[in-house]
Amino acid sequence: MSKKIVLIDGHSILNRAFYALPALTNSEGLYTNGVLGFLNILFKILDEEKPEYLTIAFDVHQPTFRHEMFAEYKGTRKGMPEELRGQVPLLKEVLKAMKITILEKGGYEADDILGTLAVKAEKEGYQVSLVSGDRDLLQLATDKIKIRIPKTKKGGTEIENYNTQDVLEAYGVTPKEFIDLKALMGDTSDNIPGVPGIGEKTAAKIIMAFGSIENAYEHIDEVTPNKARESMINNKEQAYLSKILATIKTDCELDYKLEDCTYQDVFNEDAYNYFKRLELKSLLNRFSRANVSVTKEKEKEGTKFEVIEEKAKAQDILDAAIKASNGTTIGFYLACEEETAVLALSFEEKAWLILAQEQASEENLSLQDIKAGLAALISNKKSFATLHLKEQLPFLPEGLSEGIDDIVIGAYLLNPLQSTYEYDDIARDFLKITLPSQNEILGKGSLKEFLKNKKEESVAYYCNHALIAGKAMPLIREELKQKDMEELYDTIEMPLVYTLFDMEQRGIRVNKEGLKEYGDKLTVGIDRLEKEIYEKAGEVFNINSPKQLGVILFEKLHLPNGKKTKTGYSTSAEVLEKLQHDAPIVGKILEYRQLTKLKSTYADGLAAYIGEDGRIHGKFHQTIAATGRISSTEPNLQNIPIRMELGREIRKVFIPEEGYLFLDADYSQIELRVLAHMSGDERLIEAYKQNEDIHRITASLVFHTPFEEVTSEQRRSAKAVNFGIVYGISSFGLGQDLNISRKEAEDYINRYFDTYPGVKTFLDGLVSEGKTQGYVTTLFGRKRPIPELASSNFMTRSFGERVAMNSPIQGTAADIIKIAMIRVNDKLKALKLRSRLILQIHDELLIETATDEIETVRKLLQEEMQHAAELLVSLEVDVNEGPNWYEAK
DNA sequence: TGAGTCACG
DNA sequence: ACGTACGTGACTCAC
Repeated sequence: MSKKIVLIDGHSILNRAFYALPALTNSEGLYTNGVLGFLNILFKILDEEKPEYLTIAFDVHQPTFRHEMFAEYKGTRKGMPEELRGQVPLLKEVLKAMKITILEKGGYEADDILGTLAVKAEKEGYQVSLVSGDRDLLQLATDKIKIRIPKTKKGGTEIENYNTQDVLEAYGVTPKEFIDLKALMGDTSDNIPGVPGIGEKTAAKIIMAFGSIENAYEHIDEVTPNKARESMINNKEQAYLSKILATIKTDCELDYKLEDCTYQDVFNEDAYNYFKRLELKSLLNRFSRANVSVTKEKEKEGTKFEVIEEKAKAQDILDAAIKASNGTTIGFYLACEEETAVLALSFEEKAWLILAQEQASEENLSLQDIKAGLAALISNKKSFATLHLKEQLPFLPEGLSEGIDDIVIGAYLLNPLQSTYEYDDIARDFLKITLPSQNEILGKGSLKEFLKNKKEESVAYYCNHALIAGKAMPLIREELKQKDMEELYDTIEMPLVYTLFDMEQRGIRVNKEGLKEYGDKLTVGIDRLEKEIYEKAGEVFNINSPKQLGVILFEKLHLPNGKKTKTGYSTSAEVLEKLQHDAPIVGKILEYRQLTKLKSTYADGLAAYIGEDGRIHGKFHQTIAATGRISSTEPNLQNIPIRMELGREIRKVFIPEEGYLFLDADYSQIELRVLAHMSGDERLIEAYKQNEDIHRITASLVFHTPFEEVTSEQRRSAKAVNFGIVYGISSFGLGQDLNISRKEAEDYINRYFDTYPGVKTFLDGLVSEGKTQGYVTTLFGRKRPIPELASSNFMTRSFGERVAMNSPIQGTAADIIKIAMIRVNDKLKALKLRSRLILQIHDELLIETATDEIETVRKLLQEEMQHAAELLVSLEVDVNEGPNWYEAK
């Protein structure tokens, strides 16, 4: 077996990767998509080939040899976008960290270096793999030199491989002839002029016939077609020049030895830290835990972690914490799993892990001891910081609502775009420390298991939580202050933690039998539809598979195919609705879809979450949505059907406890009212003051029609425009929604802006603000960064512009209802009412109300929601009551 | 695991 | 010319 060497064209692969992947930045704002794509391709090749030797060649940004010789052809190489430019040095650094040899030499292009090395390696008996995104290299293919061209296809990277025979088969010419082919046809991206009038087809014909440019000129009379022959005659010099330009050099003077291109220890600690910093999470699992131990990190930080199991010692630590100087932030993290409890405490650069034993004794601690200790500590009014406070509240002493900070909430406000805010994320972002993530520490094992064996890793894991919380909080608070978000944090987000906790604890009661019946009813319909569909289709297939369905509809039944989507036919409701009149099966399918959705997601889905108390305790998340909204999972209680009657019926199974009723309060068009306020547009504000149907008023103004004469069609259009404005209007999107042409949609938008000029000024202002500052802001100071606005890609940038218009509006509405939630919840509790807030659905609150408290609570809700913010237009709230959610809405 | 689809505001 | 509405989460299929 001969030795293998892999040679990679660095720029070309980076370039490919960059354009193949969507924009991706780490939390520092560094673009990383090119680097990630490059590494994916690199690893794929290393996995496949396991070569002994590896090197990556880069162009040096200087006039290159071939291009310098013919300066007149130098020039129009397309400027690299800024997002890519920065990734070149980044990639080189990463490769250096991985101890991979990089080759670059002033005066030579990467092509030439690669060509030289490939030929040299072949002579010395290596098997060569030459990896590039560029087909130019095909001229180097031989039986020993394989050209590999990665293609990013859906579902991963595929690599096309070319040896001599493959080139011949694909292009009909040998690799050597490929040079002549390219010289004849030219290549603008490489500044090869070629022969005018000769394209790919003609060039191929000529080279297949004559083998080379030289030979073609020797038999120039035989060259066909006539046009090509004449052009060749007239451009002879240019043709030969092109050939020189197209030829990759294989004789560069390089002082590199192939033997130097070995690589080893790619997955070392330096590389790990780089990957971690760039947040290339998907690649981290290639590092074995053995190489990157927790202990190393600990030593580096010089932090001592200590395990405490004795009462006396624990008391010492707690006492020391109380005595710590006033400016000290004490970090803590309390975790309980079944009978085991741990409290990690940290201050003054140290951290302790206090362990509660299952069998507490005179000397050992119980969970109660830990709780009591913590309560004493906290009542001493120092500043405390933790992570994921809401998840710890069940175990913390009751009634705390001041003095505890949650760095996760703070970090979210400072950058709401992250997907996670775990201790390692925050350590990286605020303390510049690289820590192993939970996943890396635990691997397959469970935390509990680790804890039982008092593994060093689990000690570090918990202690790091407390340590990071304590150390990061002062920095986070300082940054919040600087960015004018301290009030938002202290008066909205932190109090909301407790409100959401209350809601999760309470849950919502569900009629289990009712839900079962509802599901059974659906099943009957589904079975019936299934039969009908199979019958009309003439065969049994999986209706749930868009792929199989597409084949049936568009191939078997020959329905006019909506040609959309990448992977096949689109079978979305949007497409199917347009086909309803062509075949009865389509309507059945739509109905089937509706029923199966209700069955699987709601009837069956919700049933799985009903607890022993007959209630569903869903989770509310505060750090997910980039706009500041709350999100709901396990189950999602914010997307219970309402638009269609059949789906809406499911709300009948959401019921209050005996002796209670539901009160449901929702804001009327809160986003449009926020828009009226923020834009200050006088006519929009005036429109709201009339307290009439806003869509009708808008239609009346936009279409210059008296209010009473507005048609339902006009109103519908005006409503769609109103929505569109809030989403960040685009004529295409509006056209899609109203099923009208882009031109007509544009006309509507212009009329709208003529009607409400202040809105136009406001939205334009948001976009330019987003561009200059890099973020946009809500009325309450919440910020959303919009990196997309700096993109050179039209589509990405346009998206950024819509986000810039939408986020302050959606976000301000979110701020307002958060304020209302906190006040409603607090007030209900302060008045010692039994009624309780149980759900929030973006602009709606659901309260489980004691029947004798109905009127009190109704007023309270009205009052608190309406006055959560004082805007230039009033906030209107509709309140309804009922014995279940269906009736209350 | 990602794409497609669809439920909500 | 580009090819889309903003924000979420759950389920299913197919790789």
